[in-house]
Amino acid sequence: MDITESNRGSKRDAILKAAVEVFSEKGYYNARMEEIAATAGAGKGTIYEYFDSKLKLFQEIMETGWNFFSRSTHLEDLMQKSFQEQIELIIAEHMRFCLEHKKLTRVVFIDANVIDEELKEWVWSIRLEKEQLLKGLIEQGIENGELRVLDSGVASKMICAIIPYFAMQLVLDEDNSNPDELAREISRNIMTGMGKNHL
Amino acid sequence: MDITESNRGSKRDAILKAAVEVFSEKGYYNARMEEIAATAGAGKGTIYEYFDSKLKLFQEIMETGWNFFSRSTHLEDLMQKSFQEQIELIIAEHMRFCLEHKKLTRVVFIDANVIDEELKEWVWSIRLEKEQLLKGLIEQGIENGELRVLDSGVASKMICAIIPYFAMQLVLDEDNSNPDELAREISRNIMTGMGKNHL
Amino acid sequence: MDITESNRGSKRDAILKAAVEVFSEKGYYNARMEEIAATAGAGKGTIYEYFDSKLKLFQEIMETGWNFFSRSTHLEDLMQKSFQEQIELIIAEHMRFCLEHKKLTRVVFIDANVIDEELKEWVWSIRLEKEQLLKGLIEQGIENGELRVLDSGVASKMICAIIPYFAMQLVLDEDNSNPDELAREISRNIMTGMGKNHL
Amino acid sequence: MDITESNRGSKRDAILKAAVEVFSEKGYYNARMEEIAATAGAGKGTIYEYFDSKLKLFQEIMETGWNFFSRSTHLEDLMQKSFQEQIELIIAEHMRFCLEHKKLTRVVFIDANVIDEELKEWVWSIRLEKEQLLKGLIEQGIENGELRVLDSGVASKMICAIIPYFAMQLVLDEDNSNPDELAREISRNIMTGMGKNHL
DNA sequence: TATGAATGAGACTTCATTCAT
DNA sequence: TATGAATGAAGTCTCATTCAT
Repeated sequence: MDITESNRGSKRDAILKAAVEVFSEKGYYNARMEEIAATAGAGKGTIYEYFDSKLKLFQEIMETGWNFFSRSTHLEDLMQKSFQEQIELIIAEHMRFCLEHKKLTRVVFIDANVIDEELKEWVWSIRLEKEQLLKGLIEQGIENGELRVLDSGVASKMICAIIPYFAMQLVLDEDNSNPDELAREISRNIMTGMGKNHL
Repeated sequence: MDITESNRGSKRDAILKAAVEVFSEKGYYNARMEEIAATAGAGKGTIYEYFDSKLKLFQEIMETGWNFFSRSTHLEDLMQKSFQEQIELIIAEHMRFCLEHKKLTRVVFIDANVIDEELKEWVWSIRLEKEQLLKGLIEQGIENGELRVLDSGVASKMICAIIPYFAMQLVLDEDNSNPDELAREISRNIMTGMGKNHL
Repeated sequence: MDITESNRGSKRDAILKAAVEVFSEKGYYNARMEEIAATAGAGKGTIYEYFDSKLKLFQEIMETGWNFFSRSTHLEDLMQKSFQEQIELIIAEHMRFCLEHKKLTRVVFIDANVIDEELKEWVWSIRLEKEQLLKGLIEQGIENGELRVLDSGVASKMICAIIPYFAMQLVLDEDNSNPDELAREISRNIMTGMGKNHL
Repeated sequence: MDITESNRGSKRDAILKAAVEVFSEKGYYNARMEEIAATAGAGKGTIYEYFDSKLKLFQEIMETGWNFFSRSTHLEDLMQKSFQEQIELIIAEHMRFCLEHKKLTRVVFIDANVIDEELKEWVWSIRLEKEQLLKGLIEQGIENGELRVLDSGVASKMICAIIPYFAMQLVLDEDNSNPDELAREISRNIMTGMGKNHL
């Protein structure tokens, strides 16, 4: 009746927000559509005006989430920098972004593998994409002479493994390091290695 | 009296095996007790002779699995070796073990976070234990002068992130590298770093 | 908008009515939720919109029933009367009420003891309440000089035993006496005793 | 193997005893065959060597119980006595008997109505028998001139209502009166009535 | 005779989804 | 567009009973 909440799509957004809230709290299977509706201040039926099913709602969140994460790394900023700077930037921005969107992060990273086949494959494809991006940067670094000659596939996977691991710990409050310092320490380890005296 | 395969506990084992099968295929929530029973060649009720509930059955698998994984790293073998050898051994053994128990690996690593609070905390405690073990090895390496002075907490987490990531890829047939070569490449990257010419 | 029978709570009432029907026919343990639902013209799940569980549904019927029975005895009407009139009125009203609600009576009196501990204690407390009420009336009668001096506890229990026994027989069609005549005969026996010539 | 427990039917008796124990504690529907077996110190399967089913086992207990109760009233002792003495004796013996067999009493009186149709009818027939017996005694008393002229059907039912009510209270420890005094008080009320000054 | 591992019918309950309003 | 009462498929779990030993 009011004109206040008649923003286009406001209800849809409220539902998405509520879904992130509930999914992150309960996980996909323990999340109840009714609770999402209640959290969104909507009726149970209303969700189905905007989303075909629970799974579709979840998928939309996942996709939105991954796009967010992707966009959080501003590729254009990377071009001019050294590999170490690139990697540090990617890590730091990822950490910061996850901290700003803790709940979304939990949903995206915890439930990603557990749902259905379709979703699982899609998640893997995204993961592969990330690996490819990093692989490209690494190969560029090797060409530049900044990196030594190594297996870029293995190297990119190592980095792809490390980033979400620390992100999860930050998000789950298991680790309250400063993201920037963390990113510096990690990228230093990646570049320099842990060993002493190699020449 | 016979020497048939009706040894004591054979049914229980069959159920556990079937459960690993089904859980790894479908995930915890999509696994149906009836399918587990059928896979085990048992009746629905038989499962409940040995396990109180679906969750308890799952927990037993998880614990068995983690214990397997833990025992797969033979600490006594590590003592006499250099850090690089230690880390390479840990990684290689972990990879080999996961490959030998692909389905169990999937269950343990994929569904670990999705179940109930109790289980989640237990999984985190195991994870922490692993980090502590590695942290200890790293600090020992620093004292030895084999490793440079670095934040052992961050370093151990990096390694703890890398190991299961590659294990999952091997297990999911996304990567069919040779585990030993993989372990060597990874441990070299960890020790030497990716960068060139640091002295 | 219509004046159909879809009044608020109509479904709930239908379920309660169906539950009385089925419980009285089959008893608590042999009553199946599905049959109650079908009898109510509702889906299986609908019952759970209104009642948490089978037991809760049963408890609600029991409580409603006992309250009915309690209210069936109009205490205000008793005050001005002699004890014999009081007792006759109580019995007669109880009988009439049970005959009007045969199925509810069966549920309340037959299944009362068989369910869970909580319910059992509650039923006993109601029973005790009845005994107390009658004990009060009896003691009043003794003070009035209408009754002889006797153990009011024993006397009240005797009456509390008699009432439901006859009620059950009426309700189960084992006895088709007229309730009012029955009440008169019973109360006469109670007052006068069965013996001859005591003075 | 031993000769000790090879008494004929000892196992059967143990099962019956255990069944009374468990039925009286849990009620028919909450009693588990497994618990009965365990209580009897027998295997689950052994029960079925002696009883066709849970229901049959229960029925046997009921019948045994009722026969006990019936035999507990020694009719031959009644013949020579006055009605008041007869009724007092019946009540007192019933009370004493119930107190001696508390568990059996609980089974017989609490669960009697709640099982299946067959059993229910049988129980009602027993009840009717009791009523007939008392009716006979009453009519004899009327003929003797010991009792006033009254509806012997109603009178016998009143007594049949009173006896088990007090028995239950004694057995459930709700009332710890002395059975003999209780019987005297009850029979006096029955004979003399509660009212004063009738001549 | 005695056993208890195995069974599976059947019960309760959940919850995503529909649809009349 | 928004709702929430109603639904019923589907899941977990129980427990009397069977049967090979």
